[in-house]
Amino acid sequence: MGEYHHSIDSKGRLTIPSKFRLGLDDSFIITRGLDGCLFIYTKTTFNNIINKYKSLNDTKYKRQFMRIFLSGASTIEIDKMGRINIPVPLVEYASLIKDCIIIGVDDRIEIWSENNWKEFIGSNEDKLSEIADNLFNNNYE
Amino acid sequence: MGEYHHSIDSKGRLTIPSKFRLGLDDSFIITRGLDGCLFIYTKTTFNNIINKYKSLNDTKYKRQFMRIFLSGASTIEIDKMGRINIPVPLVEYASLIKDCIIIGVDDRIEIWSENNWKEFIGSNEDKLSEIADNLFNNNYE
DNA sequence: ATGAAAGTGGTTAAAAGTGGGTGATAATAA
DNA sequence: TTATTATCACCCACTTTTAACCACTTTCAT
Repeated sequence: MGEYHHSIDSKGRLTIPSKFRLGLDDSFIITRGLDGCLFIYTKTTFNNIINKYKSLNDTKYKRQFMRIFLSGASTIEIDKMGRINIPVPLVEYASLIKDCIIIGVDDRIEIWSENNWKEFIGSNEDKLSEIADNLFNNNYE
Repeated sequence: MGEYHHSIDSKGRLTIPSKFRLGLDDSFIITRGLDGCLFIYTKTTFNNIINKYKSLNDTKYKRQFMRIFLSGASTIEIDKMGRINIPVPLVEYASLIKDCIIIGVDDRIEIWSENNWKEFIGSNEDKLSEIADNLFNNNYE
């Protein structure tokens, strides 16, 4: 939990907030996330997700999903300075230029470009109570 | 796992990302894949797939699959620079000209032309969460 | 205010990727 | 057979990317 503002440098290096480093091993998984952000999972959590999908029947949907999900996933390690090197395709996917937002959500960490984050917050803030209502009514869109 | 952008040269040579080389023997199988890409499997994995399909009853489906899969299959080796030589018919099948995308998906590597990949991503990325929902609802097309 | 921890920026050496040349081998044509 | 061409493996040179250091600044807690 928590929201941190860090900056990614020209080489794609981004510092993971020290608070988050405690809960991570030295090696973990980064993937394309939803809504224009990136997800970071521990290997264990990631494997649980993958295994869930793998157990489904072979279909076109499964193949497409696995392709997108896995092509966007990489194992990364943290350096001595507490930074990770984000693969170029993911930097581009999430439009990371300089200012990034790093947040803890449930069992993952999310990385946002400042612009995408502002946009997301801006367009959803007003609807927060509405979203909460929908959630608790199991009234998913 | 992961997405890499490499280029195939005028001699049909394509560098396999070094991360993928670790998981491959010096000799493996390349074949026509689905959705306009090429698949690379280890020999072991390839044989497992073939055996699985051989054991099925003869259907139109099986015949088509076996035909596509086997007719395009070649054993290839990696050179000292980490490159493979892709057979001409497969280069043509996958429309490989210059810029290629190489992705790791489960137990295989996929090779895409940049155009085919962009098209695939462009038409499916937005649907990622929808696809995921469908998977879990067993609501296949 | 001060020391320690956290975060940022740059340098450098090694690794990975690209493009081209050469010479052996095989295939084709005269 | 001999000459011509094509193919492929191998080698070398160059560029780009990655990874490992190091130094500096900022933040935070006491």
